[in-house]
Amino acid sequence: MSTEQRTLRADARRNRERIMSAGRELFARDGPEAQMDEIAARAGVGIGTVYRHFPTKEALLTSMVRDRFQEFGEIATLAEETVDAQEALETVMRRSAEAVEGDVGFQLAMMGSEQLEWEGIEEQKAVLAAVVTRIIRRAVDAGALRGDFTFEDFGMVMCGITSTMYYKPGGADWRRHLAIVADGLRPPPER
Amino acid sequence: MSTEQRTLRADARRNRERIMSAGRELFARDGPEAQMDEIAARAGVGIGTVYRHFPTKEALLTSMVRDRFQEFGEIATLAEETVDAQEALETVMRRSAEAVEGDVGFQLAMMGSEQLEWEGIEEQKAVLAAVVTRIIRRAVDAGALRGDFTFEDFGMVMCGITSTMYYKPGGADWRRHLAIVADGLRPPPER
DNA sequence: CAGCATACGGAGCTAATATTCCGTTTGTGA
DNA sequence: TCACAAACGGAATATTAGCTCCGTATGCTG
Repeated sequence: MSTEQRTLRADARRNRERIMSAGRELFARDGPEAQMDEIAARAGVGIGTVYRHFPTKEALLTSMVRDRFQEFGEIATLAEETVDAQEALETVMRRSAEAVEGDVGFQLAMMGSEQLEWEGIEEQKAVLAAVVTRIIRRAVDAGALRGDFTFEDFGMVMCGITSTMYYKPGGADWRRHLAIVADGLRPPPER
Repeated sequence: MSTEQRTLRADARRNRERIMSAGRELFARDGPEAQMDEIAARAGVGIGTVYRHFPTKEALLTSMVRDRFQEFGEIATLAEETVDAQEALETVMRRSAEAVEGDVGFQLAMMGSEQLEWEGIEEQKAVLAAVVTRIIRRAVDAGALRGDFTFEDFGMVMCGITSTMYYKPGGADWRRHLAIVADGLRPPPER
């Protein structure tokens, strides 16, 4: 809500970048358990410097999560251009999943995006919701998607697919999970 | 592996029960974050007593998780009696999900049953695997289930459904998730 | 290049929790 | 009822991780 980052000193700007970068790496590897000390060390700065830039650990995490959610919006926007609506939807799901592959932190952020109260993410989520909702409507109208499917359902199944990625039950492959779910999203034959 | 619980003193046996019971309650509410102090307090015993019965927190949690996995096996065994194989499978899924509803600790245990190394659970899981595998085979033979479905897939989709229960993305209902997945488990019409 | 506001570093403070230790209490067999 | 091993209670300890504080260093402006 504030853009008061007037003329940051050169070293400060450089360090901020390094901290974000180190944070991304360690958040990807360790999730929210990532430790501030280690982030500082990897960034090559002192802990005090990390706290100068981000008042709390949560602020640092939120800042990274926001970036990532924005990415989801961009993925969806790009996929919307696909002519076939069903294909567009599957592309959003697959690309989003691929985007968090190997990134434990964002897997958890994606699954728990409601539970944890990331602040300042609303805007990014709203964009995603708008685009995906349009794609869904188009696919339903084309008769390629079950008529009762909603954006909330989209979040729900993405959460499930991500859980396969994170927990790897039985070493399972998320692409298989996606395939099964995708089949379940077709309109029921006749009933 | 050891049955050296020869003649536990009466108060000790009573306390052990109380600790398990308090542990179940708090584990259900708080998950693995449940605190030993609080468990002791709720059980009406000192912390030392808890540690006399369970050498570590993990030992206490494992002991409870083992009980619960056994329950899954019993649910499956019961469901196997259902004549219609497809119905039997859906019953296992639904009943298992219901069994962990409102129990945060077991939701996490179920999703992370591979990741976390609960020791001494193998036996319970083997029973579950055997029963469910039989049900799956029967349903496939009846043409009611996609032919490539395996027990690993079962674990995978259960993990997904449980994630809806735990993370509640957009306030989603796990029964809806189950319904969608169940549709995806049907044999593909023609392809 | 001087002066100073900005920024840095990291030792140490604090809070939260699992776990230990040992003096006290109690069930039980003789 | 006695004696004592078994069990208990909970203060104290150990550890971990987020965060603060303040003395020091350094870009930037004039």
